[in-house]
Amino acid sequence: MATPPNTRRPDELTLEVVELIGDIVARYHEDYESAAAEHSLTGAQARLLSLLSLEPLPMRKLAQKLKCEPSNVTGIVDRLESRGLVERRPDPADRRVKLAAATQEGRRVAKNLRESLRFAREPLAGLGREERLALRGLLQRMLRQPES
Amino acid sequence: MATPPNTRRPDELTLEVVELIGDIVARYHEDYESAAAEHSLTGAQARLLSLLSLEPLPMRKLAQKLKCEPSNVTGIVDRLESRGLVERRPDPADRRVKLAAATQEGRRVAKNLRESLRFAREPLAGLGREERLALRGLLQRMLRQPES
DNA sequence: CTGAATATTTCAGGTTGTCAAGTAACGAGG
DNA sequence: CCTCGTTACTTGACAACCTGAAATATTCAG
Repeated sequence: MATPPNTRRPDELTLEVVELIGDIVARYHEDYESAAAEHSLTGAQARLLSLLSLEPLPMRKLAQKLKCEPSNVTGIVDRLESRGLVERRPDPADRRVKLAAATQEGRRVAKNLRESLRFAREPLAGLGREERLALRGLLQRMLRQPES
Repeated sequence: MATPPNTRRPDELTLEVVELIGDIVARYHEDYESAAAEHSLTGAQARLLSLLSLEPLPMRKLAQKLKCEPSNVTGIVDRLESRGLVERRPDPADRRVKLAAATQEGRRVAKNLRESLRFAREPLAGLGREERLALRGLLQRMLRQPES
């Protein structure tokens, strides 16, 4: 390798990049929360609804994807259900399981939410196609690293 | 420009990159929260303590940096103060102002916290120096975009 | 059929967050 | 000097998020 990665202690450049990523994370979050707020959703509700807009999921699976306790999911689904964006269905294969599914209205809101995510356009607007390709490659390699 | 950035609707590549950034954000957050938890801190407490480990700040300024209401900062500082990690000092120049400052113990914890942030090493470990330089440049350009 | 395991909910308790109201101090104009 | 508007912070009420433990219903292995 040209430059053996120093795994002992992060060098100056690495720290700089980590800080930049922190800024990106902060910016992304701000954006996500305010997009959710525009639809009278909290961040957690928006994330859950986005997941369900793809496919119905059991509560347990939702908790795994959101990385929280199942008991927490109950409340979030309750609030979305009371607004008619989500519904609970029985799982025909296992009567213990309840499948949470987005309603038609829920899918509509999720779609609007996706489209109002400004982060999709603004920060990337300054990058040309080649740069986006390069960025994609770098990010993919970062994510390929071991999980925990 | 070689490839005029399409500002109307995001193309396939852009969407892909946005999704990758979402993954990075999720990964960063997980990492940050679990690093904070290792020190018996919540994410909000860890962020506030990190800010104060650099310099004392008035409550008002903290609220601005954390992008929340000042009344919220009161509680977070309260909890950190009750654990001896932060203290409130009067501002000699303005008696309305209270300066929150990390104690010596608070700075020690903040330093440990920084060092236990695995995200600093793992995801970047797979990238060589040139790639980190490229990534830094791309991220910097993304952040240079207009605020809101 | 029994008992361990799984899926979900409920409840208590803590943290984060908002908003409105209250207190203290600053600062400018009369 | 005094008053008035502004600023900094805190308090209280309330909602959402989150965890952990206990309760219920169902599944599944033996």
